[in-house]
Amino acid sequence: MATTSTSGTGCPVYLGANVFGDRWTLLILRDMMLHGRKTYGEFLESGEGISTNILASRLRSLEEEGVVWRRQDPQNRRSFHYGLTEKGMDLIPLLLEIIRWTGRHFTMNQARTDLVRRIETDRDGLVAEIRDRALSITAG
Amino acid sequence: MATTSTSGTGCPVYLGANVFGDRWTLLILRDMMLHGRKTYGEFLESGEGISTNILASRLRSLEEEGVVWRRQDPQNRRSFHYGLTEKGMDLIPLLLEIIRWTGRHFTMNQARTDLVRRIETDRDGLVAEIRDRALSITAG
DNA sequence: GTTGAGGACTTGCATTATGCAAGTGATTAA
DNA sequence: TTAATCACTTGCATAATGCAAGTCCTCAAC
Repeated sequence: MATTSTSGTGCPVYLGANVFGDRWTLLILRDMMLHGRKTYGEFLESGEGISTNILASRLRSLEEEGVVWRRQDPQNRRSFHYGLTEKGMDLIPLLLEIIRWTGRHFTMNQARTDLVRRIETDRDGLVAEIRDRALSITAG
Repeated sequence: MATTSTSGTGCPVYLGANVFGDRWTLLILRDMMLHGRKTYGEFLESGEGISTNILASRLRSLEEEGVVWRRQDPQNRRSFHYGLTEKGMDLIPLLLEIIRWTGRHFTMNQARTDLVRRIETDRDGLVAEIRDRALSITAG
C-alpha cells in the first residue's frame, strides 16, 4: 500500500491519498490534533475500536512519511510518545475542512456544531490554537 | 440535506472518512472537479488504473451518499453522465486543501506548482471557478 | 530479586476487500 | 444484420483487515 513519491502520475491528490487516504490514519491524526492523545494505548482507547496491528502499521507509516515523530518517554521508558511534525501540523486545515464539510451535511450535537461555526468564522485562529497545543506536547 | 449517522461515534472525521476516506473515491472526485470527466469510460482512462468493479462500486456509493448524481445521456442512451451535487461541490475546498498540502511537502512540476500558488492566493476564486464548470456540466 | 502488572507492540488465522480478466446486455453506427 | 460501444457483472487469485492471543521489555511492590 504505502507507495513512494515516484509512483503513479505524480498527481497531488494521488500522493496525498497515499499518505492519509485511509480511515484509520485520519482518525489517528484527529486524536493527535483534537484530543491530545499521544501514546499507543491512548490511540487504542478512541471510540472506533482500531485493532492493535492496524494501529501499529499506521503509526509506522505516518512516521516513515514524516508526518509524526516517535520518542521514548524518559520518565517511563516502556512508553512512547507520538506527535505531529511540521508536515503533520500542516494537515490541520485539511482535518478542519473535513469537519466543516461533515458539519454542513450531517446532523450533529451542539458541541460539534459549535466547532463547525468556529471553523467557519475563525479558521486561522483555530488552526493556530491546535498547532500551539501540539507544540506544547512536543516540548513536554 | 442532513443525513443521520448510523455507525460510529458520530465523530465528523469518522463520518467523512466513510464517504471519501478512500484513495479511489478521492481520485474520482478529482477527475470530476479538475478534469471535467463525466462518464464511466472517462473515469477508467485516468492514469492510475482503477479497475472496473471498484469504479462501479465507488460511483454507486458516492451516488447513495448524495455526493454525485447519475443521469442517462438522452443523446446516447447507452451512456450515463455523472456529476457533482451541491453536497459534492462542497467538497471542492477539501480537495484543494489536499493539493495545497501535497504541493508544500512533495516536489512537483510547474503546472502543479502554479495550481498550488493559485490555491494559496485565490482559493475562493478557484473554488468558484471549479464550481461553475461543474454546474455547466449539470446543465449540459 | 522475584513477582506481577503495564505498555507497546507481533503473530496466526479467519474474513473481507481489491485487482485482474473475461463475460453480459443494452444501445447504436455501418 | 452485424459489429462495435458503453456500462457494467462475475469469478477467482491475492492482498488488506479484524480479532485473539502471545512476546518482550520495563517498572513498581513485596
